[in-house]
Amino acid sequence: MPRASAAAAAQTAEEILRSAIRLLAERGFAEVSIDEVARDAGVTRGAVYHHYANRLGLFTAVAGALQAAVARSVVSAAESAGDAPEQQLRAGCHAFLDAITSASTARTLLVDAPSVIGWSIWRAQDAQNSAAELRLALAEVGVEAELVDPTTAQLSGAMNDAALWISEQPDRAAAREAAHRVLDRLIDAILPRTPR
Amino acid sequence: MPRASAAAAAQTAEEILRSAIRLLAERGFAEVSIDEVARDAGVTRGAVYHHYANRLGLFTAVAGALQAAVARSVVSAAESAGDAPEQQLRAGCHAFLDAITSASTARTLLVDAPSVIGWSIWRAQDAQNSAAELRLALAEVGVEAELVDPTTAQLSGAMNDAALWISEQPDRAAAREAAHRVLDRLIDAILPRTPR
DNA sequence: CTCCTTTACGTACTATGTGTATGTAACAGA
DNA sequence: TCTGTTACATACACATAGTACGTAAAGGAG
Repeated sequence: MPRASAAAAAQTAEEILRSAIRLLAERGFAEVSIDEVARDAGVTRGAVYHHYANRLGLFTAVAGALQAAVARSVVSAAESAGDAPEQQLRAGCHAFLDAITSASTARTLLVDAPSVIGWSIWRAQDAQNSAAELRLALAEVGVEAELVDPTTAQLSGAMNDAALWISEQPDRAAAREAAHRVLDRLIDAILPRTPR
Repeated sequence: MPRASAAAAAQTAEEILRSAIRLLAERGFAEVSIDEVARDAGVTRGAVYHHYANRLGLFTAVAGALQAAVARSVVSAAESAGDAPEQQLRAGCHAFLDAITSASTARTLLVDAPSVIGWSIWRAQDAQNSAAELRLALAEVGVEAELVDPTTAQLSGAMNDAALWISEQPDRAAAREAAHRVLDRLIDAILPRTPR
């Protein structure tokens, strides 16, 4: 096969990423070999190792791409939710749930990533994306300074497990409905003084 | 080496399990080979494969043992918390947090297990242990029937991430304090009608 | 007590998959 | 057009999981 131009090279890199995203979503990190990703993308392992440092590097790229997509959804939802911090918090949280359950990204981001990349590293990376938004929103809404971090962690954990739970329910729409209702209660609890 | 008696055999099986528990807690599933577990336990790989079906079988045994220990703590705390369902719920949740953060079991149970065993299988197994207690407690406390499952998932997720968060804080005692306070708020939100 | 089967390992081998070293042809700038 | 670099493919080395087989003692059955 003759060598590709710079543009073509970028495209093969992206095709490899696409294949990896799909295969990882279907069967998880442990069950997907580099050789299989390469075959699926129509290249050899050499091409994969040229574009990505190693198996972990490829996975990191996959996770990063998925995470960025989710973060974009969250941010855009929060922005179009008005100026009130509470509304932004709610909108962002619900958008997160919807984004991570609509595509089949939950398994990769919520199950594989912490294990493969390592929980603390993954969390640190997340803290520069959607978790940062959450942290900020919680602070703005009036959560006490010393409780902002544990609240971020717990609310984030609640949403993550909600997403995984939704993903395995037969009636996705109903499950999403119920999960959103529960999530709203948790947010109520976190807001300093909520009536109702 | 001469063949061991039945009692001795049970002991080597347990030593293998101990070694696996420690090594997995320290470095995670991906970084621990069967050979290393065998060496640490003072046997060969043959012994490991005799007592456990394969690598996944060994890990499953490890996870099951840790999970059972946590479940015992939760049940005993809930039982000695009096008769009021709400008190049992609170006691159980706080006991779960303490149990899973006191030993170094958080990583194995919360990060590796869902990935290695598979999230849905793991959840199903958990649903017969501590998650079952939680589900029951939530139902007794008056959570609406159709919200019991998503509430179980989200509260469980909140506690899991709280545990992982605590595990990486330098000041464990303070972190635990803060996490418990946040957790109490979430429980408040879940109880049908809470004043205060 | 004496077979005799089963247990509890150890050893040696196979298979799979990761990572690396190397080869090569074409792109892209000087 | 000449050359360095890029974009792969190929071939190889190495680790580790799993399997097949060997063996000696344990623990009943008679």
